[in-house]
Amino acid sequence: MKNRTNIILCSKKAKCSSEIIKRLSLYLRNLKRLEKEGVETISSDKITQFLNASSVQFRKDLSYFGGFGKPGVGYKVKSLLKELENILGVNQEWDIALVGAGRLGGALSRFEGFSRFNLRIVCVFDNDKKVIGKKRGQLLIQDVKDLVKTVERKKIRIAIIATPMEAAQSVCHELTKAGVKGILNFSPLVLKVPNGVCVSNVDMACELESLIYFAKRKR
Amino acid sequence: MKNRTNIILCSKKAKCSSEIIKRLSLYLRNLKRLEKEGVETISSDKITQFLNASSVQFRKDLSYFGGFGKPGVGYKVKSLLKELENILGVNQEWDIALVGAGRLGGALSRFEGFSRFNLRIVCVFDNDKKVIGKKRGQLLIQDVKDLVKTVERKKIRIAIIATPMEAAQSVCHELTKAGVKGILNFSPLVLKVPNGVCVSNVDMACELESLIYFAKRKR
DNA sequence: TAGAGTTTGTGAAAAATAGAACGAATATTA
DNA sequence: TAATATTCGTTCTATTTTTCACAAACTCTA
Repeated sequence: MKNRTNIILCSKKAKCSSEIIKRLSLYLRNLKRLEKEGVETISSDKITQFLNASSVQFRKDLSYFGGFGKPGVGYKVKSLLKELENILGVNQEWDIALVGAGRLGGALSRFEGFSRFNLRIVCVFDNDKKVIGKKRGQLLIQDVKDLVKTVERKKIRIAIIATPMEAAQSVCHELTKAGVKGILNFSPLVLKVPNGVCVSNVDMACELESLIYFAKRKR
Repeated sequence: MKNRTNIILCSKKAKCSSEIIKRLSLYLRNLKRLEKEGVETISSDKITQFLNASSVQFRKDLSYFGGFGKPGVGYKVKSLLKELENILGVNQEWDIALVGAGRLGGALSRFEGFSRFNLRIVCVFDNDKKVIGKKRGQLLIQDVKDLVKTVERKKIRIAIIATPMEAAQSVCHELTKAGVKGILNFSPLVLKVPNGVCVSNVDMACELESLIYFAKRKR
């Protein structure tokens, strides 16, 4: 379930997991908030106060990429923010392709939250003749047959798969063929991808059903 | 990041984590598919072939709740399916509360996927005077001030937080005060909850940003 | 019924992840 | 300047999770 395969080289140590990267993203968001509030310096203790991560974890996560803090002082909010943006690569805009304009896809394409993180859904695909050609927000829903062509032309590297389980693998294949390097997979299927492609799985059904389980047995 | 706090008693062993429960949900979905296809018996090897879990993990996960398989044979699809439905509690209807009627909240309340899991959004809350009193689908958007009262009265155990980050923790506090035991959290904040409450985080921005990181350095 | 071939369930080992402890670096105060 | 208080970065330790390995249970065939 957990993605133990996404192990890559960092600057100092041998490898770092995708869990660390996700936490970096979380830290980044909090730094942005702090910057807005005018905070200039922050300690690992303070910044993790509202996160579930410990201050040790924070320092350790950062240490994979270098020492950004000063003992006795903490971290400069602005410069750490820039460092994290660089590490994550979020200081540039990224275009995303969305495949699947069904219920979930619809919810996602209407969710403008992405733009806050420099992410922009620039095209939507489906295989259902009934929805192809219709508008989904600002975007025209395109035939999934044009996927490779469009994704190649727009040089899209990141895609979201929000199709039914059955279609997921073939869509995934098309996407990677077109040069996509990162896939956010909402289907419960485990996608087979060529080397160099990274898949992140979000399975809402699993999340919901696990909640039910816990809700059931507590009084 | 990972939820190590949600440890609960199982039938046989001392404790089992929420990761296990999520995998059970995954297994359940695949069993349903197999049942549809007319498959009567399945081995742990075969069922995990297309999942992100090993056959050992499958057997061990199940073993927390009992031995459902037969050596030399495998598992009866139909009966294991029933067992899992029972364990997870998905064979009954569950009412859920949605907090946050903004963009994401709006998309979620329109997302009919929930009903597939016997989940029904029965009330929507917001703190914005401009939307309170308006309709969101079939439901009237209520003032978040009435949250505790309503959730208590309706005996709601599961809630979705789709508020901005700033409001998430206080909403979470109110929800748990009112008796909610499971929270699906769409805000990037990691929520602090009392013992016995389970939080599932869906942070798409986080997932996407980690993808960017990996996509960035592959050519 | 005997023997070969599967497949389960689980204790033990390995790997991954998180947490504690502490020296070293910096700031502050008297 | 010296003493004290912070806070980082890292090593060492503990915990959790996953994988390995194998006995026991079962089927099937002759």
